[in-house]
Amino acid sequence: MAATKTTIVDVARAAGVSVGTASNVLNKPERVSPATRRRVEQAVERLGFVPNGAARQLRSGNLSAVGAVLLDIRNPFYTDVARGIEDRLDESGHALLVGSSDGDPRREARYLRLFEGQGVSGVIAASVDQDGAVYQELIGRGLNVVLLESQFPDLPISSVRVDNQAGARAAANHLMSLGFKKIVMFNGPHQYRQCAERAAGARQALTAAGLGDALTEVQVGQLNSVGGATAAQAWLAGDPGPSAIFCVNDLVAIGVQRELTAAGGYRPKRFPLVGFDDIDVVADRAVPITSIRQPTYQLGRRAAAMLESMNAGESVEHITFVPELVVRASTRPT
Amino acid sequence: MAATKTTIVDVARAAGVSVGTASNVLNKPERVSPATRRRVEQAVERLGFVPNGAARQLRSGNLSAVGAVLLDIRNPFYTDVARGIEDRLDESGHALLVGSSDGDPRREARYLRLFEGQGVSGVIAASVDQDGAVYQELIGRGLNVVLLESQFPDLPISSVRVDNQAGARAAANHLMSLGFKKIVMFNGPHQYRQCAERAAGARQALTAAGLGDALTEVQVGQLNSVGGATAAQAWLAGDPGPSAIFCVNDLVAIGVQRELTAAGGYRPKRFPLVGFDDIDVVADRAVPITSIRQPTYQLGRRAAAMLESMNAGESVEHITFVPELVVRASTRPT
DNA sequence: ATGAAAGCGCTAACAG
DNA sequence: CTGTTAGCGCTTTCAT
Repeated sequence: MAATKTTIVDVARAAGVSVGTASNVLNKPERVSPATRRRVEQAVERLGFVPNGAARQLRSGNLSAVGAVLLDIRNPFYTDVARGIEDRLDESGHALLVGSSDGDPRREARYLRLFEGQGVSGVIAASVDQDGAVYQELIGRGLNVVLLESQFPDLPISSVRVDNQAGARAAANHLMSLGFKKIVMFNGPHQYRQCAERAAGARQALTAAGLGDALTEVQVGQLNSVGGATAAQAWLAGDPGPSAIFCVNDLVAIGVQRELTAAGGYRPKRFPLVGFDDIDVVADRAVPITSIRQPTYQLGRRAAAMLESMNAGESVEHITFVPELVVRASTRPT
Repeated sequence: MAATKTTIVDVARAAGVSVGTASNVLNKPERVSPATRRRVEQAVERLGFVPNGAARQLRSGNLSAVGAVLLDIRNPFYTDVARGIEDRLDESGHALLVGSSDGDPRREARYLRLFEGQGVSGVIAASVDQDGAVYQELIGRGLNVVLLESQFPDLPISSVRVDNQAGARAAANHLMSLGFKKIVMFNGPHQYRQCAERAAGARQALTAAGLGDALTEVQVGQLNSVGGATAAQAWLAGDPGPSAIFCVNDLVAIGVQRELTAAGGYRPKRFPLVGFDDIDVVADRAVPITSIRQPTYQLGRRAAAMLESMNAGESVEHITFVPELVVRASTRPT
């Protein structure tokens, strides 16, 4: 049924030139005389020729696409990062392959493998892998990798990240400035680098203030609003008094706030609340949530940019952005 | 520097078998004796061999990935759809390539071309193309396509969508039930099918109620909260009285509500507000927004599932989901 | 400026 | 069950 695929051979024949020439008008038009070029272009147009990327790639070595493994594409934070990557890639004609690992190292590895096999020209990954063995292999095979929000100290892999500890310290200090001497942190498992680092940052601030170990962690299952709400519900059952709350990310913070509201009206004075990421929606809630702002979109752009410069032979580098506290009503006692 | 890529030839040699056999243990293990299989598998492991997808694809004809062109991956609606697609694809070992057209038909076409060239096994697209010429070509060349939220009546292309007119009618009827005889609709350009259809639906309801043409459209630039807020600001400058407001999507509704709130306190009684899509966050705002719920995730899953069944030779079909009104405080006068 | 020819790494016949 | 071989469609020397 379907028309046999038009190949460059058909185009060449239709234009009365050799395939080499046809290929040249596609890739190095300046080497072809205007007249022939025109003829070939018309043939391309008329036949609806679309070059077969696989063949091109097989011959020339790499795909004009990069792969990204993110934690959860439904989290606005990652969507924004993805958009930053995509926009930067777009400028150089690369496409983006995405996969969500959902925090599962095996899913992460599967995507990496798929991407590699597909011949992507590079990979950007928010890794949840423990030892980075997979990445060691990848770079061993010559693939360019940029780590996002993650890092393997002993591996020569460039990374783009935010200083989680600094952000968490800012959050904790802010909470202490409100007069609280203890902090409850809704946090995910410490296998996630962000979770571990943000907890560590909060601890540092507490310790520096001479408050020893005044950080209590409440485990959340999923790092989203449902996870936050569920954890908050259980926590509230223990009838805690007024508490300063720090959430590992804004989605969790939203869930916690939602639950607190449901349980009888949320008041900043009783439960000052700080999130992390500063995603759009937190600014715009009934009680807007104080958060730690990351240059999300830039994170993506820079990661993509680094990947490109690696192809140009740059050396390994680590970019760390410094996040910023954005104070809102959730920590302004009324 | 980097180790020369390991190919199947290396593996075959290391295992002391022919490439054909090596290929077979990768693709049709049952045809190989357990002993040889083992030897080959060990070689694969030891050498860190990752099959070159391009070569495989070139030879076997298609890539185990599908491409999706969406309007804007930052819109939670599309993220959810994407997740539905991804999850379904995942079940059959396919990956997902995404691109955001941003409503630009040329960007849309560029992505399609890229995907096709890459040899994807199918395409899912939320098209903003006017005549569908690109798609005609695509299917002419034998590529499987499923349209999302769009349709070209004269082209034999399967689609998955929601009945926008029905949804808009429900919204308008609901607004009228509150006693309003005119509706202000914050809408995007009618080139977007959703925009045109949702406006048409609202008009139908108004007309059916004998209210003639009581729909006023306020143009929004971008179909997101910034677009909504900006348009609302200009609109408010005209000092409109109490108005029933219908927004083409929830993001716009959020922006409008935000602006109304900023301009002196938003009151449902004065400005009853209905959005569309029922994205997560609308339920959870200071004044939760009434919306039209779409089976978002399912939309994606079904689209992906249809693509697979097309490969199995199914015929063209159109799936239309019926959306559902979800009433919240933004239309409950206080 | 153009053509001819050699593969890129793999799978799919086809032999044996 | 295993080996041999012929390409998939393209880019790239190398001639001309």
